Amino acid sequence: MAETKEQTLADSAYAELRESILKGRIAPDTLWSDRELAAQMALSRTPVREAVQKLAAEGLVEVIPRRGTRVLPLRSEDVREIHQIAKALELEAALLLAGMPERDLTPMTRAVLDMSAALAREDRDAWAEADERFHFGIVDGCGNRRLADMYHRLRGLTDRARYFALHLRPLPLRSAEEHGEMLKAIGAGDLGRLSDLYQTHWTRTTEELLALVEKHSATMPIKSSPREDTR
Amino acid sequence: MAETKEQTLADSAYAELRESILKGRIAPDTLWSDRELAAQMALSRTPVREAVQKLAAEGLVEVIPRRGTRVLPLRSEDVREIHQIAKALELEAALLLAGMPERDLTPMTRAVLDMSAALAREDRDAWAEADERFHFGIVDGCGNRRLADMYHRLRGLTDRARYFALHLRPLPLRSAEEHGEMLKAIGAGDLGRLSDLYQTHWTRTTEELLALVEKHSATMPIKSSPREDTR
DNA sequence: GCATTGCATCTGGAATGCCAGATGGTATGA
DNA sequence: TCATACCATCTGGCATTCCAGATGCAATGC
Repeated sequence: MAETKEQTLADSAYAELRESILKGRIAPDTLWSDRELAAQMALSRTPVREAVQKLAAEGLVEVIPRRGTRVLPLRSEDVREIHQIAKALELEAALLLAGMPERDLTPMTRAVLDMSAALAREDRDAWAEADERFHFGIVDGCGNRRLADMYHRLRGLTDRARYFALHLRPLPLRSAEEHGEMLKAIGAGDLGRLSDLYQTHWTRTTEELLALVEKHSATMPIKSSPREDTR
Repeated sequence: MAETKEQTLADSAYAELRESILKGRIAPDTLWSDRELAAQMALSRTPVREAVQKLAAEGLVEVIPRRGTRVLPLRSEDVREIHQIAKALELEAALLLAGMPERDLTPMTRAVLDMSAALAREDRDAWAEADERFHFGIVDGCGNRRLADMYHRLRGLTDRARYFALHLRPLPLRSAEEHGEMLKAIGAGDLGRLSDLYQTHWTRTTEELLALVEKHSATMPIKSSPREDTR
């Protein structure tokens, strides 16, 4: 997962900051200065600034010219937007996959099995891991690397919310069978059904997440709807 | 289009470089050093490096650690990938638009009319402008800003190819009516038809572009398929 | 003549210094 | 007491400097 292949300081600073934000270790709306961050990580401002710029491009933070850098809260509107895009991308990937002659569905099949097993022993972390593996398997296998990259990046943005929701939500019992059906539709090349399945699956997922967000917005690094200009 | 609102040097360097690349003024595979670029633009390396990093994140250039920065050629595989994603995003936007009660289709309607008029007088530039206006109208009007931003950025990547193809291709006579039908399907809320229309429209567009690319690859800032690692 | 070695030179990465603008607390005056 | 003006301080933007690694050419040895 973390190959150490001649990483620059900027790269590691980026990874470290990103991790901190996504795991919720840094509260949204906090203002930092790059000097502060640099001192904290024991390096100079240059690589830190580079990392921050990357995070800003991703939409995780906002650089305010002479004020500081602030972690953007994930608003419910953001979750909705991100899920809409992710759905469209993954559906496209699934359609491409369904049209491939020599496709390999074994990673996803295994993921579905693992999800069921995890559900049976109520292991939420294992379920989340398998769930992610399923979705990544689709986009990674569709033959469109750019699409896969965009999907991965998008998903990263909602990791915060998913991470916090994981232990608050009821066990996602239905999701296992839904994933199984998706896989079946891909195998059968049933594009219409695939489209329908994705529509319903992502709609439900979005609503579930938003419901939790709105209920626990105080303790989550996510805001339900405070008016933010953001730009 | 270009509001001068407290632009940093890095911003303008980014805009300038991007423009140069997309318009084909800078040949792909050329290696620059950031010092060179900085001297050319009469500023220091810092803002130039920032701009280059942004371009690298976009996929327009590649920074090779101790060699230089090179402009990536647009390969036919890239065109295919980008078009697949753009199609998925725009279709999603169109579906959202079709589902909106108080949608406003006048910009797209006007764009279709302008396209027809441009075709009648064989004004390719005007056609291209109206075509872009149509597609941007869809994604900008769907209510998902992130989706619109991603679409705009993606489209920028293929601007090079489209720009060069514009005067080489036959007049896109069929595209005007196709766009009209899309609009009609959005108005009627016919999601199935919309999906079909997008599929065929983008498939055709992709193939047309690729055919031109392969025929004129020598004179275009685009390569048909030289094996490039790219990463 | 050819392969090898070594060094000047060039590259991006990183550290640091300087600047202008914005902020916020404090001193000042009504 | 309150409003205002001011200034120390902090911020990100940018320039500059230093550094290590890679390159390619020239000198060297066979």
